[in-house]
Amino acid sequence: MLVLHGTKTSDTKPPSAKKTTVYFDEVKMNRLLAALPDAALKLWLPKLELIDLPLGHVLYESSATESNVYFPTTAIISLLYVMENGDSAEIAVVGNEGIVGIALFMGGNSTPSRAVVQSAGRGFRLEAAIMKKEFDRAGPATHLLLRYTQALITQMAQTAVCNRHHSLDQQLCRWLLLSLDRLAGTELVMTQLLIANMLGVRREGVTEGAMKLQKAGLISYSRGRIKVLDRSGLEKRVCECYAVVKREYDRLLPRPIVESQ
Amino acid sequence: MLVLHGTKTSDTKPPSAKKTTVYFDEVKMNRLLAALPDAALKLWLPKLELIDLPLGHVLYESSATESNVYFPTTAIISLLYVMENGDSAEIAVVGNEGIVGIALFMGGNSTPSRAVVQSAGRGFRLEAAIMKKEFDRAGPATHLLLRYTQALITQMAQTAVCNRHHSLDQQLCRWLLLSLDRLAGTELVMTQLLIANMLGVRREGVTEGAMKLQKAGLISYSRGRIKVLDRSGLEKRVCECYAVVKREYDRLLPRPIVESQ
DNA sequence: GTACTTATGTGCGGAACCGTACATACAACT
DNA sequence: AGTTGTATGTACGGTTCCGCACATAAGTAC
Repeated sequence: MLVLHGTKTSDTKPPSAKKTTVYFDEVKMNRLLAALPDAALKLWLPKLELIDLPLGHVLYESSATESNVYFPTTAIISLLYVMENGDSAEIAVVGNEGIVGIALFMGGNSTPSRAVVQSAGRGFRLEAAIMKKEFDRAGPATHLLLRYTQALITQMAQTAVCNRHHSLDQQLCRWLLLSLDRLAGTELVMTQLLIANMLGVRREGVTEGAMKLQKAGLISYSRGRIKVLDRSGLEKRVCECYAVVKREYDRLLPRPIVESQ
Repeated sequence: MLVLHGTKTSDTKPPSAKKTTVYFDEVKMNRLLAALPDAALKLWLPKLELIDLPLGHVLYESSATESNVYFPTTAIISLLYVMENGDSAEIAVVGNEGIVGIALFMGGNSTPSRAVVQSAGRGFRLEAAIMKKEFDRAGPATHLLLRYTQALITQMAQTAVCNRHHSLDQQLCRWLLLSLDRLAGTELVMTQLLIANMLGVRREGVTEGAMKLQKAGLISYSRGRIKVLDRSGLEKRVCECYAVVKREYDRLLPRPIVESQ
């Protein structure tokens, strides 16, 4: 049985909210918010709360209704299913390209999965009612959110395929690259035990996989800090699943804001 | 390498269309169509083409844009991903509770997966443009389709989890029950090779799993015909994934039309 | 009835991963 | 410096599933 580190902290340490008016630049760091039509953004801006998202913090509990959605900026959120016996598996990962809480506009209000902060950072919290109002307008924001949802669907589907057919080593590469795509730098703060929980495998398996990558000079790590040294090396080892997902995200979503802006 | 039987026939044998006006009862056999508001149904009715869906027929090819959506009535459609090396895995299954072609209203127009007839039967074809027009109205039909999409998402997510953690035997039970839920009777026309392709496992593995179930008196089969003798017996052996998916479908979708109606 | 095709059954060596147990190493605190 | 807790490394037997090879059986075509 696997126990997720940090689950406990979620109850005791609610993320702190900050005033939002000064954070316009940070708003633009989330690609969905950045692509929002001006009219919608103007309505949302005063309601967007920038919050810290510490590692392990649980945003959504399985099958529980939440009244907020989240737009990560620097944090990465993992959607994972926890089984009756405690085993877990990651369904998808959400970073600054997306939104956590699609069930709140899809109409179901909850899902059987849990949303946990996989990589600490920040994000914006927004009342679901406000988001839903804009969504129901059937305008550009609606289409944006639906296209994002389709990209997310592809990620989930490809996770199913990858779980079926590919080796732990390949899945580890996929996981590293998906995380890397959602981070500013090349360093992940992430123990092998946490990675094992996400992938739904033994911790020892991750150790062995990570050692191979380290010996090949692609990564280096020590006690929960993983540095990616050779990204293209990872891309050579990864299964096709990574590229399939990436291609769909690129096809369906607005391009990220470039550095110079 | 696995090759899907029937893939060939899809090119050579387009399904035949029939006049629709006399098929009102059949329209009601699809739960989404049945739950459609009268106003929308009135618009769609003259455009719904009832077609035969023979085993193996390919409705959607991976990443290709199709201009129709499909509402199965007695057929079952399998959404599956075919890998570069020919291996395949089922992502989800769609029966009379759903629609094939969600990408056409989600905004992406295509997905990296293929839609294949897993169990021969009938269904309605509708031009995507007509469906899209109603969807964009942001009315009851929209909510219906979005809730269905969320149910489908749950099925995909649970498939990923099941692929990760559960035994071939359990997955076989899950697959049989999912199919059974979408069929009128208790007999599936389905070879073990086809099941293996759906589950993404060896054919021999399905043979062994099916033999166990037969010896336990839960099913009987011969040359592509599987009769389920003891449904509750299957439910005792299946993993939690089946119940999770079923619960979400029941929660999110309108109740099926009962026999007496 | 015979030949052919398709579906199912069986056996075997090997690979990947699991569960468990334990060893080592680094870091923080006292 | 020593203690403690957490992260990582190693080892080993067991299970599941794979790839392959081949046998049997049930339909189909001639």
